[in-house]
Amino acid sequence: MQISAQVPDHWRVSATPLTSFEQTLANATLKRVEAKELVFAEGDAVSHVYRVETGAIALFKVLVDGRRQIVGFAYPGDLIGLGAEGEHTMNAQAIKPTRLRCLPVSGLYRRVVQDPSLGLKLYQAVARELASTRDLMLTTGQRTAAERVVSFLLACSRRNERKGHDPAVLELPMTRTDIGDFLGLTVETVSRTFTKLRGMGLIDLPHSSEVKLLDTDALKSLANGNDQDL
Amino acid sequence: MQISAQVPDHWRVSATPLTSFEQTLANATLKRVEAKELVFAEGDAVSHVYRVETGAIALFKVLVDGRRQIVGFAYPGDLIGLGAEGEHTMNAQAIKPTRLRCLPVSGLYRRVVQDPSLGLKLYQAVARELASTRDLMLTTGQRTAAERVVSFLLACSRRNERKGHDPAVLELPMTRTDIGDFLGLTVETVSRTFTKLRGMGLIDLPHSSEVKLLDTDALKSLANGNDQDL
DNA sequence: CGGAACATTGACCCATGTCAAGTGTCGTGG
DNA sequence: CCACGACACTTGACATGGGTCAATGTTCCG
Repeated sequence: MQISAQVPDHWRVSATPLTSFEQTLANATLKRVEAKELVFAEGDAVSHVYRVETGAIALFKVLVDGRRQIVGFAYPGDLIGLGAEGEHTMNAQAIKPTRLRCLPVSGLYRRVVQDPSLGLKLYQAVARELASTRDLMLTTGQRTAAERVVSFLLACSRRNERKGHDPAVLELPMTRTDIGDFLGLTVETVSRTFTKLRGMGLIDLPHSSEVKLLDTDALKSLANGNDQDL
Repeated sequence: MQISAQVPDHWRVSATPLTSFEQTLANATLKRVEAKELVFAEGDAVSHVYRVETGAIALFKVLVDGRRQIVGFAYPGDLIGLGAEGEHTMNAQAIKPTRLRCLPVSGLYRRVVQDPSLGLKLYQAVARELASTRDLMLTTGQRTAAERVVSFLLACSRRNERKGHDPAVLELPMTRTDIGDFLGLTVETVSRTFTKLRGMGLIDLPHSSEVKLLDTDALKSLANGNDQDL
């Protein structure tokens, strides 16, 4: 479980300076994973919680016939693996070369007993994550293909803004298929929608993994509705 | 935010006998709401957390043009309103006459500071809720109409089983429109799917709000995939 | 340079949405 | 107790957004 692909910075555990939890994370062992490598899979025993240092991770569930739903992306600063008890309930796969800090869960639970405020932080973190997931449900359940893609782009833009990057220039580390599996669309529909948005002069596509937002206001009105935090 | 429309009983706060939290809930004031009445709305200040005593509640988000996504139903024993900080991020509406216990959030937070294990319980509760929501995302994002409806019925059946009721006889307190808004389908599609399932001899519909599961195995294979807890 | 993986584009089709009648069913008031 | 009105549900006819299948283009890495 990821702590927040799309959530304001102010509540993040990592935003709190130098709690013992923070120090533990900073000292935790570093792990490297290659693109496409799994960090953990559904059914695996939960041994660690991870914080993404560099790279990006896709979190997803699959049906027996292979249909896949990505439930979130984790970027540097995000925690993954929290929330599961005993066994992981989803898969975490790197979408580019990634470095992770590894925190054994046994230590985490020991720490929670000592420090009540950490329990509250974990609670708040998961609650935020839940809010994001519900926003995504509103998107995949009710919006049209174009609205979904635009909502996704605007959410990426907001993420950039929070991180102090240019909100008009997006670097998308995931493939079109990943975006489709996130939004409940096929690759082809995602691709066609990008092409259409470019044709309308709303975005530019210098490379397939780079999107420039040319008319944010028009995009916002296209996304329609309370598109909150994707 | 509801603590668990579709989650095993064993982890529920209410399953723990007589914590101080439990006692507080038992003494909390009782509130009655009529069918269709809102318990709280998106944007409202969070004043209380509620536990459903009788009846049923729908939790939903809406787009500006009225499209609605129900993100969960809360039944007796479930908590709603948890997780939000400051303002509610969704609407809670009774779908039948309902009684609720009201717990002021100020008291809740006071209690968490005193009792570290309560913080952990809240964390676990929200984490389970998150797992359910992600299962629902897998359903609305990837499954066909028939698979969605069958997944929904099987989830209701499991809920009955957990509560010690007949898992083959479902009482559905919500309308077809509600089911559609939950599964990302229209009323018509939900209705047609029920009719088709009856035609296949898989279910019976004595009343529109009562469903009998006649061939659970066939239904399970129809739902296809890890349909976990809806 | 060559090949694998990803992306785009086109043609076609079908599952589901939309629109429009009906048909219960329930609660209220006469 | 019945009649009426309001809703909910069902069903049919039709339209269409997005899925499927297939071909081609592009990028990048070995």
